[in-house]
Amino acid sequence: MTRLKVTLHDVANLAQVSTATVSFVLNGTGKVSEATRQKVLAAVNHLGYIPDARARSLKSKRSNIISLLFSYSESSVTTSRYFRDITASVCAKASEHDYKVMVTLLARGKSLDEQVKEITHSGLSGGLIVPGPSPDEVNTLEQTLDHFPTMILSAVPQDPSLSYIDVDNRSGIARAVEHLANLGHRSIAYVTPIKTDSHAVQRLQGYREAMEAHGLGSEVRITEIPLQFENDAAFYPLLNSHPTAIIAFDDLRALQIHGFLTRQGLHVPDDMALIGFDDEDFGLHMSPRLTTIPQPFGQMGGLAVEKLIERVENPDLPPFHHIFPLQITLRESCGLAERIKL
Amino acid sequence: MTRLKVTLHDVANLAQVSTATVSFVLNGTGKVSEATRQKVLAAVNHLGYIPDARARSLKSKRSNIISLLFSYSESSVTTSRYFRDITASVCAKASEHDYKVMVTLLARGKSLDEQVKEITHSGLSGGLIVPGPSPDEVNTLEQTLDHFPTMILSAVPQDPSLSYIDVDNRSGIARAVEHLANLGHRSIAYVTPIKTDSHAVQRLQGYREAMEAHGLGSEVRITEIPLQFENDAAFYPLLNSHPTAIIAFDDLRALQIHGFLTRQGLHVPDDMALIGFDDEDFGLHMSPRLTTIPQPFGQMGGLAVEKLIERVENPDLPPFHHIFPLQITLRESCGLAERIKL
DNA sequence: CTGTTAGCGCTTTCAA
DNA sequence: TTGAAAGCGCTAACAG
Repeated sequence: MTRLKVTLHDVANLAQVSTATVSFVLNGTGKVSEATRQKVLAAVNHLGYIPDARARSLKSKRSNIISLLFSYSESSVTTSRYFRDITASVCAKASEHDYKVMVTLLARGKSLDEQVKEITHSGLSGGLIVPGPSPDEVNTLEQTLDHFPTMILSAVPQDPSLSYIDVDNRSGIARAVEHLANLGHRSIAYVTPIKTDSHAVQRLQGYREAMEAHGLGSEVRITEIPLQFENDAAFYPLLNSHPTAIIAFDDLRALQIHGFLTRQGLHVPDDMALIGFDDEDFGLHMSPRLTTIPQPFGQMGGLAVEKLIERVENPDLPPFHHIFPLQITLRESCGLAERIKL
Repeated sequence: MTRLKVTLHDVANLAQVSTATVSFVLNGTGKVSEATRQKVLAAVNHLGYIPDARARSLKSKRSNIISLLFSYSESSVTTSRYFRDITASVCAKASEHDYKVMVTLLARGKSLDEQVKEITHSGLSGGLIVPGPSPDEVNTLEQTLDHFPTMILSAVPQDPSLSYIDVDNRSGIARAVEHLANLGHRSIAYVTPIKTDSHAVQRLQGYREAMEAHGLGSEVRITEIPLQFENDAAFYPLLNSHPTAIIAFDDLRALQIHGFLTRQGLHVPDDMALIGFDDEDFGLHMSPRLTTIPQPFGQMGGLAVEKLIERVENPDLPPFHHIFPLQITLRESCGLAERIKL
């Protein structure tokens, strides 16, 4: 085990200075002559010294660790893309600011407030990001956090003292309806899973509002399908409502619908325009490629980290709130090319 | 800021014992009478005491944090499923053992050995998991780790002193070829991306070997397609080799091929059997549902954590090596039902 | 500009 | 069975 700890003392000894001086050099605090600075840096370099993060944090009462806590109660969190993009962007942005990220998945055994208390009280983390909490969980957070720097993702808490970043799901669906209406569609159907989390509610609401806004209030067609595909039964009502375009709650649903349409001998986009939501990887590999509403997960994660770090380092900052509007990514499944030729 | 720290001292004071005794109770070390134990536990409970992880680790020279370091150089790491399943299973299993997980994405600015040194020397982490390193990166690890408890995932290092867990990609492809051969196929084509990472090489090799093994050595048909789809050009050679079945390097490629076949008026599985690799979520939502070779990412992550923790807590254990064999998940895209009727 | 020193909160000998 | 006390490695007054 050659891996013995190199400490501040070793560096101080080698550089012939006190530990304080080394600390000053390393942290840029205090005034140190350039000559000593170089001596210290040389020693640090020579010994390959890396400060002990625990001791540093313990003493300074600061922490450059952010906890990322997935409660996993909201289905959107379980989509591959959400978990990957949020986690990756949080880690990347944190690393830019020399912060580390601890990822916690709420274990079945542990309650959210236990988990949060551990994060806020164990001293390791200086900040917390909670992606996709349910309204209940947001309540728990409001009561448990006690001013601990926190950023909530993909949810809007009642308590305005909590910072949050969310997307405007309604605007996404609105863009889809708008685009289809502009292409001349009137019978625009919406397919939603049977569930009532806030995103599903918002998207459904966005659909209704957008249809109204385009004078298509009487054309509203909503089909509920189960989360787990079993057979085509759930899709027949959709077809029976005779839409010319379908907006799906998400890309996975769109893929299912595409399969169903194919089985029915219907071609996308000639017989039916199709639009998804989320911009999953596979949408680009479908035939035709899937028009969809991307969510800016990467931006959300990055912004969350930036704004959180600001608040870790300056707890007096006011809470940060941001809602990203959503845009549509046009591909072939909504029949853009064909319709435009008409 | 009501969030003032409750320390061991506070607990000791309230329980009318020394801090040592409280520590003994909390850690199960030392002998403490049941009466004192209860007194201490009551005080802990009353104050909502949560130990400071930094101080604890600093003093005890132990750490219950595992670092998960994604180098992101191997493409398999970038698939949604890999990142999500490995990360999630690592976090879940770690949490069972009361360990925390720090996730690091190798930043563009930082070299792997810098990053590794920081992880191994900052004292925060007691162990390290590295998913999907390239051969070069494995070399770097071999030289940098210096006995730091580490588990390598999805790669097999030369140095047998490193612990690793991988899958047998060749066995996966072999299962696919075997199954197709049993269904009566002889013209079984393989589609591979143009790249030479070890997984791609292994799968290609597995295809060749399995074809030989079934007396189909002369039927080998390999088509290379670019990672990024541009147009159908790359797929025509595939069709010109007149296969009756296609095995794709991964599910994304299979989805692309499915689209191409559809555009060519060919139906899966009647005109062409199709098998993917990785078991991405969308395979279940395709029509027909995609037969595929799942990788046991969840098991890999869980096993990695368990074996790593053993070695964190007992560094003298020998390195752990494990290769998971791969099985095929049969769905409709390989035409099982139809062929069996024949 | 630099050194001395007192802890951060905890674990763990050692003595009682 | 319990307590006193010595640090783990570091930062940040405070002196000089």
